[in-house]
Parts: sequence; structure tokens; C-alpha cells
Amino acid sequence: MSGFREFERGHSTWGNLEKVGPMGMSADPSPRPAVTRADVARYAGVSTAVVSYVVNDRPNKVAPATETRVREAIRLLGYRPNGAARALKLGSTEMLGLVIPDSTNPFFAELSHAIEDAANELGYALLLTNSNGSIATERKHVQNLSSRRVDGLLLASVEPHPDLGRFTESGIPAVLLNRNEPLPGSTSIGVDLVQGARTAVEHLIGHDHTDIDLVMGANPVAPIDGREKGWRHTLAERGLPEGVVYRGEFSRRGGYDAGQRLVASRRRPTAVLASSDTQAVGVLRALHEAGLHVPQDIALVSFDASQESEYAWPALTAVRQPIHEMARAAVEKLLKPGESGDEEHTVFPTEMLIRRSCGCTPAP
Amino acid sequence: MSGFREFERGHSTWGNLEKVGPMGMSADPSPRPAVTRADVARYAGVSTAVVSYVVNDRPNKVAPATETRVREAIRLLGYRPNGAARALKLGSTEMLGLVIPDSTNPFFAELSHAIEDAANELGYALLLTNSNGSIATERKHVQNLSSRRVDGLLLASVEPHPDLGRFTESGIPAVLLNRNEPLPGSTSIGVDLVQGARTAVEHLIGHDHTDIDLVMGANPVAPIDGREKGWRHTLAERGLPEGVVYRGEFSRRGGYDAGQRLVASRRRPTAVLASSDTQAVGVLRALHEAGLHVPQDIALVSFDASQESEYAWPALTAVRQPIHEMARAAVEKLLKPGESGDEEHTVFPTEMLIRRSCGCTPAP
DNA sequence: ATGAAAGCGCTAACAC
DNA sequence: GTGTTAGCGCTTTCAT
Repeated sequence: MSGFREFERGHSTWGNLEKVGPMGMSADPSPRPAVTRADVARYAGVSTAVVSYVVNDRPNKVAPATETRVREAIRLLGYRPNGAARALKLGSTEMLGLVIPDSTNPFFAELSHAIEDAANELGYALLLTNSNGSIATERKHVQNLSSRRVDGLLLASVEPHPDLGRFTESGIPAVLLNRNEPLPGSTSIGVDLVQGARTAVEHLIGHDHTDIDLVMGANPVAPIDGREKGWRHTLAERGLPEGVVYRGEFSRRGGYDAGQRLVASRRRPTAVLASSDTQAVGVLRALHEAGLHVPQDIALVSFDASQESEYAWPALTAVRQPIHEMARAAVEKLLKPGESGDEEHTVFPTEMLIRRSCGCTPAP
Repeated sequence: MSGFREFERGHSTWGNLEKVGPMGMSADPSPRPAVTRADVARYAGVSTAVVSYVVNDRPNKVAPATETRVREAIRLLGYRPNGAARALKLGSTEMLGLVIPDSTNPFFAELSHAIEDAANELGYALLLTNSNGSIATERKHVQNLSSRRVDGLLLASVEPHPDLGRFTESGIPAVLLNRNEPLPGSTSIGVDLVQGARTAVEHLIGHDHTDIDLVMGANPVAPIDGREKGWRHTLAERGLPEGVVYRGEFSRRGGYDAGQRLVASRRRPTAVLASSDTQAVGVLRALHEAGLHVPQDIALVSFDASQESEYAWPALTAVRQPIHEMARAAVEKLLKPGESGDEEHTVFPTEMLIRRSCGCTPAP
């Protein structure tokens, strides 16, 4: 037996990489059999444990010479660790799940990109799903991600009260994205929309506007959106007339429709606050089509400050959400609970980016 | 023993879901132990195999009464199949990997969304990664996805000749996205950019333009981009003077820079073809800033026809890539080889969407 | 510093 | 129609 073992474990060339079927028939040639850690171990003349130690640099030390041999075997055989097996053993897939309404929307596109970066940095991959605004689809995705055993869930829900009970019960941490208010029992992050709207309206008032309307997306998450609240309160505080709210989808189209109604209204405002860039872009189109000039005829301020808003004509003055900070915070809440603040709800401040559409800078 | 077995396998209430540590100490209470199929089987008084049959509706038939009992147990215990274990056993993760340069770019945002839909439809989840234009990052992601054992890879590479050898050797199918030409040994899809540019330039010529310049992104994939080729050839064929090429990044910023150079040039064209919407949007800004009117002073046609281009001012006439068809085709090539055409390289036709920027419609 | 071996939770061939 | 069971490839404890 000793001779056999010598052969098996020696450094002899690897004569037959192809595995053979259980019956001795050669296997289907197209998908060649995966190289496992056993192959590597045999080739390098070590045990499978040592291969693990080398691959993971953990938990035992390995002699330099052995390590070299193992690495060489890995390279030569083209070995790739099997993530599924590892996940099963460790109970961790090193994947995060993300559910957003629409990755095509610039705000969510930028947010999800930032989340991917933050997750990657910590060694996690991102399973990305779109709910397309549908509660049913959202639930399906959450369920699916749960079954796939993601190590954490990031959810920009379209439900006012997403029921994560079933989910978190399973021990998977979750954080709610894009939230206005705390939701008891959940971890969430959001932005101070009220203050953001306040700043925007104050700014418009500073430009001597007194008729300031609002183009508002239908926020499925909160009965009264923070942007609407801040706008309304600021107007009231300053003793200005109530503005009118044009409601529509959170999209260019929704903004365009609202803009057309606004243009046609008998009492046209001199300034408009839009609840997202995409809507503002739609409003802009309606205004242009009506031959109205921004900011001369109507001033415009929007939310989000995505790249698109910078290249609108005129460039949009906008309330920026700190997307990267939010993404990082969300991922860290998920992966390092206790390190960052452990509040239920974390609110981020906004920042107003002054560009052309508010009237600060004369048109070129 | 028989009594014990009765108890074990009977329908008695489930007294103690909490597992206990190996030492008899109660386990850390926070992450409660996962419910496995064994728990379900015990609770329902069946074998684990039957639970599998019910969950997968396969491969054996199950008596209706048994099925009901199993489903009830699943519901009550909150059982979720463990994807990692399933993947290990089946050798399939039911996940697809996608690598794109930038999910924030409208074109890739729309493409990846469409791919997600197509994948979902077939029961696959999407692992999304951004290379951010970096070859090193792209390779890292490909390697990582390979290790995670995705069932297929969709790659919009930033390399002219991505080396998928290592990857496909492992038996994972891959398809290259956004490709101009076939790459020997690879499956790829793309659009007929030459024809698209041809159509655009012909259209501009139809508007009596003779000076047609090109704002071109640096295409890392092909030495001469199809758009450039089509533009150049059409100009030559029609006996028109060679236009000038303004090169820059595939971004709003890149288009803006190019636009500024174009505006400042001594021989300003009367029409411009832009190689992407984002660039066209940048050009538009430069033109606006220079007080130039589109299409009166300069006509503009772009590639992609993303939503953003529809809401630019003026709305951009653009060459549309059939994103949904391409996404579906890519996923099917991956998952059902042989069903759809098995060509190495599939080329999709483009379609020109006439809007305002070319001069077809008078400005409102 | 290295190796043997026990599972992680699931599927499906096979036996009944 | 249902049960038994052998792994899938990996990590890690414990022994050497």
C-alpha cells in the first residue's frame, strides 16, 4: 500500500484529469468535470484541509513550501473554490439582496451602484431585483432572496408597512431604504425631506417668489410625503398663499403631465418645486413646449440632483441626497450592527446644489 | 422504540423549536436556528424525500393528503429551502452574472433591467457588477462570478478581446454584450452600428446638411467603431467632405467637452452625429451655452434613444437599439443553447426614432 | 504543520 | 406513494 500512497501523493505529473462516469464510460465531454479541492490536494500531495488553509489563509498556518505547491496546483488545474459548498458549510453566502422599484430611475441607479461598491468592499456580491412598483413582485423577490440565503437585505419598498416579520424572523438582517419615518421593529435610513423642502422653498422665497406650486410623485410609503410637508409648512410660516399640488408618477412622464396641467392652469405659479429630477425634467419639457422660460417665467427646484439634472436645460437647482453616505451606512448597518449607530432610523441631511433653474445665475 | 418513533413522527404539537448547542447550552438566541427539511419532515410525519417531492413538485408523485400536511408544516414552521444546499447538490445556482461598465449609464441601466426581467422569467436571479470601465475590475468580477458558480455570464466587456478562455473552460456559458464584431470562440450579440450610422447620416443629408461632424466615445472594444465607420463611409459615398471627429468619454461630460470644442472650432458643422444619448445631452448643453439653436443652427442625431433623450430639449432624434430583444436573446443564448440561433455573433437591426433635433418637426 | 473526518441541507436513484 | 441513503464540495475541530 505504501507504494500506492507514494504515487497518489507524489509530485508525479497528472496523467488523467478527465473523470470517468460511474459505469466506467467516459463522461459527456462538453461540460468537463469541475476541479475540486480533492483534485488539488492530490496533485499537490497534501490533504484537503491544507488546501483550505491556503485558499482561505486560515485557520492554520502552512509551511511556505507547501503553500507554494498548493498554489501551483491550483493554478495548473484551474481550480476555483465552489461558492455554493462554501456557503452551505459556513451558513453565509456572502451575498446581499437589493430590491428597488426601478434601476432605470437615475436615483435608484446611482443608489444601487453605490450600494454595490460598498458591498464589494466588504467582500459581498449583490443580487439586484426590481419590483417595478409592484407590491406582489416585491414580495416575491424578498421571498426569493430569503430562500437564496442572502446575508442581508436592502429594501426600497413600495409598501408603507412592508412586513419583514417573516423575513427577519429567519435571522437575516434587513434595512429599509429611502424611508421618511421610522417603522417600529425595522432598521431604516432616509433623508430629511422636510428640511430639504424647507430649504428649497426658502430659497425660492429669497428670489421673491410668492406663488410656489408643487409637482409631487405619489409616495406609496408615507401618507404625507416629507417634501410636501416641508413645502406646505414653509409657505404657511411665511404667510404665503397655499400652493397647488400637481400629482403624478415619479417619472419624466409624470412630471410632463403635471407640467402640462400646470401650464394650462388659470393661476400659473412663478416657481415650482418638483419632488424628483425626473419629474422636473418632464416639467421642463412642458414649460419649453409652452414657450415659457426657466427661470425667468417660472423658477424650478427639484429633488435628487442626479447627473441628469446637471445637464438639463437650464441646469436644475436641486436638493441632493447623500447617496454614497447612505449606501455605505445601509450596508454597514446590515453587516456590522453595533459599529455604526444602532438607531432604528437614521436620517441624513440634504444639501442644495445651486444651478440655473432657480434664478441665482443669469441665463448665459 | 416503537413508541418513540410514534412520537417523533406523529402530528403532536411542536414543543421545542429552539435548538440547543452541542454542549447542552442554549444557543445564542439572536440568530435562531434555521428550519430544515428534516424539521418539516418530522413535523409532517413524512420522510425528507417527500418534502422534496412537494417543494419541487418532482420527481415523484405525492398523495394529496400528504402534500397538504407537508405544506401546512412548511407554513407553520416558516421553512425556506436552502438555496446553497440545493445549488451544491444540483450543481446549479440558478443565478446569472452580469458585468457592465456602469449601471448608472442609461443605456446599461435599461439593458440590465431588461436582462433581469428575462432572467427572472426563467427562474434565474441576477448578480450585477460594475466594472467602472476598468479592465482589472472586470476581471476580478468575472473571476468572482465564476467562483460563485453562476450558471451563465453576460459580459459587456471593456476589453477588445476579453479572455474568456479560463472562464468558459470551466463549463460556464458566456455571452458578450454590446459587441461590434464576432470574436472567434465567443458567443456575442450586438447591433448593426454601421447601418445605424448610415441611416442617421442619410437622414441628415436628406435635410440638406453637408457638414456633418461626429462626437465619438472612445470605444475600447473595437479599433474602429461601427458608428464611425458608417458615418465616414456614407459621407464618402455621397461625395461630401470628410467630417471631423470629436472624441471623448461615453458620458454627458464627455459630450459636453466635445461640444465645447466643436462650438469653438473655425469650421463649425451644420449637423452632428453623437455616438450616445449621454454625449448628445452634453453636446446640447454646450450648444445652448453658446446660444446656438437645435436644429436650426446645428442638427443633432444620437445613438441609443434612452428615455432621457426623449426629454432632452429639443427631444433627440436617435438610433434605437432593441434593448429588450437583445436582453432576451442574450439570456436565451446562455440558457437554451441550440434553441435560438446558435451563431457566434448575433446582430440586431436598429431603428431611427424621429424627434425634434434633426429638424423634421418645426420647433414649437 | 498536517491529516482524518464530520457534517452543512438538499436531491433523486433505488428499494419497498 | 413513501422511505433510505449517498453524496455535492467545503470548513474546521481534534488528533497527530
